[in-house]
Amino acid sequence: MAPQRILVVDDDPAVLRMLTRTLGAEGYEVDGAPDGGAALAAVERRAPDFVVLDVSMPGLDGLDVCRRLRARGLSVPILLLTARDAVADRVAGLQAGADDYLVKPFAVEELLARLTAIGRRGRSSGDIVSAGALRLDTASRSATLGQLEVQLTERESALLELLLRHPGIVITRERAVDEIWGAAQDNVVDRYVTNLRRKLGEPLIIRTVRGVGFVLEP
Amino acid sequence: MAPQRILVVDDDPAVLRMLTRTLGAEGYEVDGAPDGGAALAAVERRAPDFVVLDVSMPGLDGLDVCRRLRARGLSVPILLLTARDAVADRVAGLQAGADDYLVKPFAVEELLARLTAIGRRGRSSGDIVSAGALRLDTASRSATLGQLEVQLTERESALLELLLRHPGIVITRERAVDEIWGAAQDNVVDRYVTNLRRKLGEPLIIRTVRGVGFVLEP
DNA sequence: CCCGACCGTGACGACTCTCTGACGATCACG
DNA sequence: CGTGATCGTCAGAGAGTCGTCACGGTCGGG
Repeated sequence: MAPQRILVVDDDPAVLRMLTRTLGAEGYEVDGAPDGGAALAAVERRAPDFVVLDVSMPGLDGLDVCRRLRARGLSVPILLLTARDAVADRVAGLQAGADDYLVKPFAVEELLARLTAIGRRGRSSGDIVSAGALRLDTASRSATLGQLEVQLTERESALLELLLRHPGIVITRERAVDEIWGAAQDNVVDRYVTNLRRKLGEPLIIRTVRGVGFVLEP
Repeated sequence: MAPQRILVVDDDPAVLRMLTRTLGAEGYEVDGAPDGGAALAAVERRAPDFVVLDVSMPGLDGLDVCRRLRARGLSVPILLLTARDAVADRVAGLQAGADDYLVKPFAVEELLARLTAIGRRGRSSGDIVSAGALRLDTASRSATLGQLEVQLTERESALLELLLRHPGIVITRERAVDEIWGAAQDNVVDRYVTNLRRKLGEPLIIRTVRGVGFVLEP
């Protein structure tokens, strides 16, 4: 499978460097951002599979970033790092839309364990991904669009899931091939976009971005 | 009608939050409790119409809570959530006085279905499982489908029960073999799915999920 | 308005996975 | 011991899915 992409956000360069190196060694593809503004931009641009987010930062803090991401409808799993071990913080974090939190200082193993945990939770209880009238059950590979229920094949389901998990964000052919096919000509993506458009009909809007890829219109 | 009141007990805040939100959206009036002690207190204070109870919790676990409630003469319907799908657990749960059980992870639809089911029938043996027009009596191994009554063999009955208890959820061959056969090649499952489809005919929809397993369509 | 680049889709052969008839082993029962 | 039901396995036919190709249509820059 293609490596999971992860965005690490921390204003302390030493921490950022350490996390980048450690997670990289674990096989993640890591981006870093030094503050909240950069984090928001990086999520848009790179569409990561996870965000690891320091709570206390100058400017936009972790909670702000969290809220803004959720406000944009992005459901990427977020792990908060907090230096304060207050219940209030934890509650605030979860209310802001984070999936889990971790108190600094922490052992690297613990971070890794949390990441796989929220990754799994996202996949198993969040087996159902949805946007607007469209719901996709990735386990049974069936999509429901209003009344209509449609069975999808494995690849169709995977591609639709990828689009659904990043609504409004352009998915390049390269990335789709990486994550779903591993290796193939990139016009397979066109092939399967066609399949989805045909099976799901008019209401599903997968817009073509010429020369780049495809976006699911929210 | 006044809204049904429901008490959800789980030590995982994420699960608790998710269930509270989901059930709330379905029109239930939801209370939450993070552990067994709080659960007992909440039942006394709020007199809920249902209790949804996680089995594994620190301190008083779900089975303990179950037994204590029954010991106090409270007959509120209890739905157990268990992470383990062992027959032993199920038996222990039902003996402790639960009305039904649900294996994590589960689809929200399934939870809702169970709630209305146990609400309708009150406390009962749990020997009769049903979905739609299909009823299965696991004791006599006879399935009733509308008018038609069919005798099933032991394995057929076990497989149908497994599917019926998880409608809409994909049962992998591996899981079915684990729970029913213990050890066998996993195409036995295919064999018995064929048998069920033939005996029960058209109205029973067991859909194949290619490369994965089978789902009972609700 | 023209042209080249890019996109959309029918067709196809290769491949994988599923379905089901047949069979021998095992068991319960008289 | 004979009989009939049920069991698990096998293997071949059949159905579904895959990735690629090729060609016509569409788009946008100049």
